[in-house]
Amino acid sequence: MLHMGQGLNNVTQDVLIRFERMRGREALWLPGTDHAGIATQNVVERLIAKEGKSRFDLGREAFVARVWAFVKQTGSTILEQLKMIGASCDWSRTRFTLDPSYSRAVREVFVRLWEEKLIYRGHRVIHWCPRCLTALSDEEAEPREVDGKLYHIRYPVEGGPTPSLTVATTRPETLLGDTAVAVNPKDARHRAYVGKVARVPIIDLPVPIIADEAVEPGFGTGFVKVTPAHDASDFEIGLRHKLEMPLIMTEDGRMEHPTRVPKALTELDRFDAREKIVDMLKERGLLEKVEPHRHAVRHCYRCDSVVEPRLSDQWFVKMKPLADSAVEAYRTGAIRLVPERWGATYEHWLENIRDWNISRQLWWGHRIPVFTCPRCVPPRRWADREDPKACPKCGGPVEQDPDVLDTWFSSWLWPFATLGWPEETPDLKRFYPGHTLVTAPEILFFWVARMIMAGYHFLGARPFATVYLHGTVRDTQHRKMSKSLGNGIDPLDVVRLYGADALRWTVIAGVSLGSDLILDPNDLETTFAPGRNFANKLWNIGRFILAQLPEQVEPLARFDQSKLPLADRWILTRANDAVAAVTTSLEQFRLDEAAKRCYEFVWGELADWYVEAVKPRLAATASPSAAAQRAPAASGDAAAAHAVLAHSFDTALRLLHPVVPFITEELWQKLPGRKPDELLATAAWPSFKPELVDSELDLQFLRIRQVVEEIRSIRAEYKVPPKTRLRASITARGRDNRKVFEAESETIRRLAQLEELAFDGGSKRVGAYAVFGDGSELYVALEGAIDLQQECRRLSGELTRLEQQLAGLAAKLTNQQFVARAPADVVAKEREKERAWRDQRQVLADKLKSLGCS
RNA sequence: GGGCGGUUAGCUCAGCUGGUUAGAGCGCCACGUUGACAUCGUGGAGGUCACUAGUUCGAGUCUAGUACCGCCCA
Repeated sequence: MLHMGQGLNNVTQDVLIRFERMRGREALWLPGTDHAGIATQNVVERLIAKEGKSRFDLGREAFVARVWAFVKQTGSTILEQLKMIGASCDWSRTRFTLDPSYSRAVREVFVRLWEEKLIYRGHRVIHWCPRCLTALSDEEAEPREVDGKLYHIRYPVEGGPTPSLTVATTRPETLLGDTAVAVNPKDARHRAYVGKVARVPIIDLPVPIIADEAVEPGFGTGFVKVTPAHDASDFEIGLRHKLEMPLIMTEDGRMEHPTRVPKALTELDRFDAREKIVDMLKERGLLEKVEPHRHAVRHCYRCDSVVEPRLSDQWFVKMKPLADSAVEAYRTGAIRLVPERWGATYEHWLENIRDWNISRQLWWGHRIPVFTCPRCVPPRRWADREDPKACPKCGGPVEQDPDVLDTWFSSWLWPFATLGWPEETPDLKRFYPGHTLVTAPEILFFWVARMIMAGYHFLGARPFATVYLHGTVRDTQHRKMSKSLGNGIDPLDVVRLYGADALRWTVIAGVSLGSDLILDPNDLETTFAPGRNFANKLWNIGRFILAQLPEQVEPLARFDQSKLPLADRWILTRANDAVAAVTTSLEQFRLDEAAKRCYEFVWGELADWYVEAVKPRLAATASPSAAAQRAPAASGDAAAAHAVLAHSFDTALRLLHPVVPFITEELWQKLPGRKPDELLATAAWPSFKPELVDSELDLQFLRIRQVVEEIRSIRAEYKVPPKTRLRASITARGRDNRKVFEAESETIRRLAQLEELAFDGGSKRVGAYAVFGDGSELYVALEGAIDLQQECRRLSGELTRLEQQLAGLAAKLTNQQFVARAPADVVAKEREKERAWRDQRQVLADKLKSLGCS
């Protein structure tokens, strides 16, 4: 089942791939899945447990067949779900890590590493999951802080300075496996004990008291028990002191040892045994005290069981030689991490890399291609690319290692094993190296760093140039969404409720570069409202525009753009500006910015202002007489409006397509002039035209908007009923040009519900006033409705605000330091601002006087 | 213990190279059934940018420290 984290990940990838595809890049997004060794085996084991069977009842072959059946049935689910959220993968190239060709790559890699002597058999304490019955790598055994206890246990001492010593441990049950007690050699307090003999409680076994640097004198009493087979650091001590290393538990975590585990404890689970041993210690008076103790305990990343450190033989990969090129790649910039800060984590991990335990005691996965011939003397062991029938040396029978490889040992080859490596396939030549990897930071070590290592080691080239690490999906309490916490969101629920585009929009707009995404699983309605609302708005404005456009729209290029009405020229510069902004944002992985700029363009500029401004011109074509009068290609008429509207909306749909592919595709195909097989998904990304930038034009239209907004605000202030039409007048001052207001006077009249808009008139009359721009003045006739007191209050409030701002500005500008040191353009900007505000203040003050406000 | 990140409106977050009248979405308040949209429109309220000190003509933005929250590593 797809979860929200994968949803975010795949939508992010999809936005980028669609963007690049539209830009004309050769884009391959190859989908697939890994075989999830532990997790899948667990699921199938649970299934057969319902039938009262274990995998051992079925036997290896039958069990693996059963897992295959399960995987074939469910394996495509995630891919189907990806399609539902709009992922535009190349579905013809879908890969699975257990595909025959992929398996060949895995085997080739294993044998090569074997030949290079980078794979070896290690005998050491590893992480063992007693529930999954397998070893785990360091990364798969996740440390978690838990509230445990620190038990202080007395061990009798023979011939020491005191009759007993006290060790501190969090795991008293392991004392049955103790083979020494250790102190730090520099610890003066305990020096006299070294060389003496302590007796392990309960089993009364004599063990040496030794000195070892690994002991932290500050921990507990400074004495530690040493259990070499059940603790990684004790194992090291054991090696140095040649201690015995008895295992005292079975693989599933129950106590067992012929001499060390007493009958009463045998077969007891390790945690039950802990309680029992604590009781026994109490009875014997050997438990000095128990303290609460918070410490990190490793848990299995698949089943959450407490991991048991356990001495065993496993296959390891020597990582240092592989890690060097991966660090180098980062330092030289061949690999770039976004956000950059992850670089430190990446480097630190690689610099301190530990060998990788790749064997898993499972049946589901790539079986380790190591063969032994027991007949040869000494027994022969080798790795093979083919399954040998007999020992190539003596012709005797061969045995294959029973274990399988860590799933990540196949995943780390993904960038090239999916393309047919080790064959020199055309795909491999064409698509390796890749360009961008999009993933979650949790997986930086598991997967990303290892893919980089594998890329350099086996192909001599980086697998990708940029790694974009997006954030984690969390609930409102900032907890990671997980099945066990039950705080997850099923992306398909969201798709069913609000549509895939609403889901995509919400997650893309809601998450800035590398930041976490907070969603509320208890309130999908509110959580996905932004996407739902926007998708709805886009659909509605689209329907309206499509309904307005005739079957034939003249190309925009036919019109002399400099002669178009202000509103037309304005929306064209806004579209152009959006192209630049969205393109830049996407290039920088700032997907939220890209989405928000589109939103502003479609909703805040196109729908709210341009469409409103252009409505009468569109309506003109509805009446045949108007259509008949229409002079083709004449600026200002319906044809121009259609061309501008079609172009602007077309641009909006292209820019939005990566984020909301469904709605945009649907609408775009209905735009006039589309050929039947044209797809927005493969349409060209719009290009920015620097020559179209016109900030003066933007300012001119801004003034129109401000006038409308001022009038609406005044209407609300004086509670003018919506249907009442008012009269107003504008007096343009300074750089504000009267012609600009006149040109769009019809727009102002309609959007502000005026019956009349005059210029340079009425400024001495009673009514409501507003000042804006360079001191330009707006008068709204409200004769009877106006309350002079209220108007005075309103205007003097405005004046006070202006004066405060002006005072701040004046202080700045009279500061010689500022004028001397700030960049000239900053000073000029501030001066210009001061001038405009002064003009506004003057007009306001005069107004107050003329209205007779005291 | 080491490293990294966060703290800006009731909530979720922008604010990128110091100069904006500190923004958005959601929520909230008021008004609104005008043929695209009530999943909407119009207007509005709401912030001593966690705290302290410093650098600077100027700090939400840079530096140091403090507090709280989170993540990673040991």
